[in-house]
Parts: sequence; C-alpha cells; structure tokens
Amino acid sequence: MWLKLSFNLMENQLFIYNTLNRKKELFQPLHAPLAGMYVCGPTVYGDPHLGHARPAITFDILFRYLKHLGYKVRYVRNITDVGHLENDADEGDDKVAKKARLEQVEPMEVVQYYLNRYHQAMDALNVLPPSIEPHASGHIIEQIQLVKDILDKGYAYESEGSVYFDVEKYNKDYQYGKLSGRNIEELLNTTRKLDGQQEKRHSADFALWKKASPEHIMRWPSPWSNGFPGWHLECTAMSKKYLGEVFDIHGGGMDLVFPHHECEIAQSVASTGKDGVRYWMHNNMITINGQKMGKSLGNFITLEEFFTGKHPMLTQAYSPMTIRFFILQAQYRSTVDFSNEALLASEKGLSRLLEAFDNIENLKPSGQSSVNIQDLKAKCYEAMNDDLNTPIVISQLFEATKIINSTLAGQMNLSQENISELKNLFDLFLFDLLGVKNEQKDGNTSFDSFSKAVNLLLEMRMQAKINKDWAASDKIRNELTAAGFEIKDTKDGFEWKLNK
RNA sequence: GGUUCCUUGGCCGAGUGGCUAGGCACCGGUCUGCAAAACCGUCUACGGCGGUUCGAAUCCGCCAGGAACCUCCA
Repeated sequence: MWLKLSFNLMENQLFIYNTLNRKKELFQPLHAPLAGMYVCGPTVYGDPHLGHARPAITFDILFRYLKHLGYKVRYVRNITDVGHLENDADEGDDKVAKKARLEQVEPMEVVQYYLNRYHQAMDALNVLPPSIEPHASGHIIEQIQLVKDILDKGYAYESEGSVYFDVEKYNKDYQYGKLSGRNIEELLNTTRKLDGQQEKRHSADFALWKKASPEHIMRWPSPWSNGFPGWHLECTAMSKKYLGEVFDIHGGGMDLVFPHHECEIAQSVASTGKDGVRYWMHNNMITINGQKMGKSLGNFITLEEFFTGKHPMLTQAYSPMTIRFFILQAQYRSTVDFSNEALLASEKGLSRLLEAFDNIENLKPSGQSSVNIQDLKAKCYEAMNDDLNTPIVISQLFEATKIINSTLAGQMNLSQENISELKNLFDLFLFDLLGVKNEQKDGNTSFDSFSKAVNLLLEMRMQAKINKDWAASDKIRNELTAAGFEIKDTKDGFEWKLNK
C-alpha cells in the first residue's frame, strides 16, 4: 500500500486553480496522505436543477481522482437547512421556514423531502456520497461557540439580540475581500451613511446570529436571544469541526465567492487567526441562452425534468449519464451553455464511447501492432493533473474509440496487450474517474432473458436473409426498430442495442 | 458605477508563442439485398483595429459585444 501510494503521489503532480491567487498551483495537502475537502452543498428548499449538478459532479471528479492518487480523502459536503435568508441585507424569511409555512408542514419535513430528492438525483448522476454530510441545524452549538469566539476577539458586536460581524474593524487588521478581489474600503467609504434604523453599524457587516421574530419557527436559545445562525457561519463551524482549523480544499459555485466564501475567510481568521482554506476552487455556472441558470431568475430546469423530458424547453428526455457527460465535456471553470443540440451531441458521443468499450471484447488480437495505448493513458493523466481537464480526457477516449473501431473494421492490428490496455483505459478513466455508468448493462437481472429473446428474433431474421426472404427480414428489423431497438448487420451476424 | 471574467469553424467545446484537441451536424466515399452502424476523407475557425515578436487564437493596448458578483442563488 505504501509503495503504491508513494508511487502515485510522486508520479502525479496535480495542479489545481486556486481562486485566492488566480493561478494553478501544485496540490500539496497539509497532512499527506490525508486530504480534506469541503464543498458547499444545497439549501434544501426546492428540487435540484441542472445547476446543482455542476459542483456535485466537479467535486465528485476531484474526490475520485484524489482517492485514485492514493490520498485518504475526507470529503465534507454540507446541507443548508437553516439560516439561509431569501432576501438580504440580512432581512427576510428563512428559505426553509417560508417553504414550510407555504406547504403547512414542519420545516424538517421540507428539509427531508428535498434532501431525499437531492440524494436521488445525485445517485442517478452517479455522484458518490461524501464522507460526511453535516446539517447546519445539527451544529447549532458549534456555531454559537464560533460566534462567541469572534465576539471574544472583538470582531463582532451584539445589537438587539443579534450579532453582527464587524467588517470595518476586521478590515483594519486583516484584509476583507481578498478572495473576491473587492476593495472593501471603497465600499465602506461610499456607503457609510446608514439611515440609523438598522441594527448593523455598517451595511457591509453580516449576521452571525439573528434574533428570531415571534412568528419565526426555527429558533434556538443562545446567550443573545432565541434565534438562528447566519448563513455564512455553518460552513466555517462545520469545516473546522470535521477538517480542522486549516484544511486543504474548499469548493463551491463561483456565485458563492462573494459574499459567502469571503465571509467564511473573515470568520475563520477572526476566530482563529488563521486562513482556514489553502485551495479555493470554484466551478463556473451553467447558462441557458447565455444567462445563468438559477433559482432567482426562474430559468432553471430540474434534474428530474431532464430525466423525464417533461419541460417545454426540452425536445426529449436525457439520461443522467448524458447530463453527466455533457457537464464533463467542458472544463469546470468554463461556463457551459445548455441547449438541446448540445445535449444531443453529448448523448450520441457517449453512446459511441460505450459501444466501443463493449466491443473491446470482440477484438481479435494479432501479433503486430503499431499503436501506443500507454501514450493515451499518459495524456489522460496529464489532463487530469492540469486542473481536472476532463474534456481532454474525453478526447483521448475518443482516440481510443477510433482505434477500437478501426481494428474491428479490419484496418488496424492490436496485440493482446493493447487490448487489455484499452480495457484498462476505459475502466480507469471513463468509469472509475469520470464516473460514467454503463447503464444498459449494469445491474439488470432480467436483461439476460430479455437478450435471449431479442437474439432469437434476430437469428430468425438471419435465416430469412439467407433464404432471401426480405419481407420477413425487414419486418423483424422494422418492428424491433419501432420498439426502440437499433439493429446493425455485421460481417459475421448482427448487433443490437436498446435505445434508452 | 465597482470587481472579476469571457468572445474559437453550422452547434458544443479544448488550447496561456511555432507541433494548428475532441464531439455533434453536414457532404463525399467504402461496406451492405436495402438500410443502419462502423471506417476513410472533406470543410481548418479563433469578435474588430493596432502593437510586441522571426513567428500570436495564445502576450500588450484600444474598441465592440456578453456574463458573473456587488441582495438570495451551485
């Protein structure tokens, strides 16, 4: 184990883009072979949409790759179930509480319902569950302690039962805004005049603890009031609890850079004096007609709608693996624009890869070969090491596909060694690391008998062809095609697959 | 208005100075009873204008267009 570990870690130099300095940096965990990563999970008050799939899949790839490199990874992805206000200036309803009131159920029923839906969608997308999935509501004690710590250090103040982070004071001692590149002094100077009605000293201050209004149902006792924690607090408290005061990677969507992650840094530095996070990673947005797909814009399509095709903008249903592959065909820091055309292209491309993989077992080895599969593999590693450049990995798999198909067509020769290398390449990169599932074949126990029946029909068709009974032959093919099968004639017989 | 970033062929998307990914679509060919699939080939782009350089999609400047964040959003 140790030999393998050191080999992998030595051979692979993973560079990741760090939002803190906008550069690709060599990943060197604090306590190798341990690696810690924390990713902002969903606020569970609505169905997960395509946008939620992006960070989930992006950091799933990172999780898988780090493990493959030999790290012992602790992956924490939180569930926000309290404290996320729908409006802001730290005013307005809690998102979960509002939904609960509208649907006349317990807030935790809302949370459980949408969390289940989220898990189902992630499972369909073959996103591995994180090591720990902590709920904000389950860590109120830790959050209260964090507020106390920040108060003790003098970077927060109490105001009418609520506690706010003192951004101005913090900025004098440290630098608020270094992640997002914001010059907070300008902001402070230009917005100094408040109307005096507010509890906050300054509009840039953010809530650490909010006193609950009488009708607010989610509330906990604290030294300051019966209330609830501010949104930014949970991530700092829970990452510290499970990963330590300083840990390796923090991920999330780019839209969280400011204010959420900026505030996390401030909370961490204010309470412990240390920058909690060494590598900040942010995935870009999925757009629709060039605009961010988001809840507030109302232009989102839920994952279930993609899987069922039931949305006016969708011309068909798309399998979870199509969605996953579509997302992986773009580098995670690029925006990716949704369209039916693009999704359809991914669907076809993916099925071509999977067919090629299935055909590896049909390859006949021949003595001489001129291809170098190890070279493809090396390029895949190189791409993964370059800030998880999955589109390049995929392009290499298409190169492999070309080799497989050309060999099948008798235009190329592969040695037995080549063939097993190809199998290994797909197993490792397509299935293990990119996390694609071969859906048609996986775990379908009735598939065998089903296959036998289809094979029987097609054998009858072969017989008809030999008898030059084209009417019978075409009838079988046409009916099967109409039933959703795709039939191919080959040199020695036939192949078939079921579309969707 | 401030901060950050983007603009690549019909579409989606890689590519941080020379070796000009990949997918999908289209078209032509091979194969086939006819198809389909597969294979081969074709199409060779970098928003505009300047600059640096022997050489730029890639570096610099200006202009145009777009996006994200600056309120909640992955």
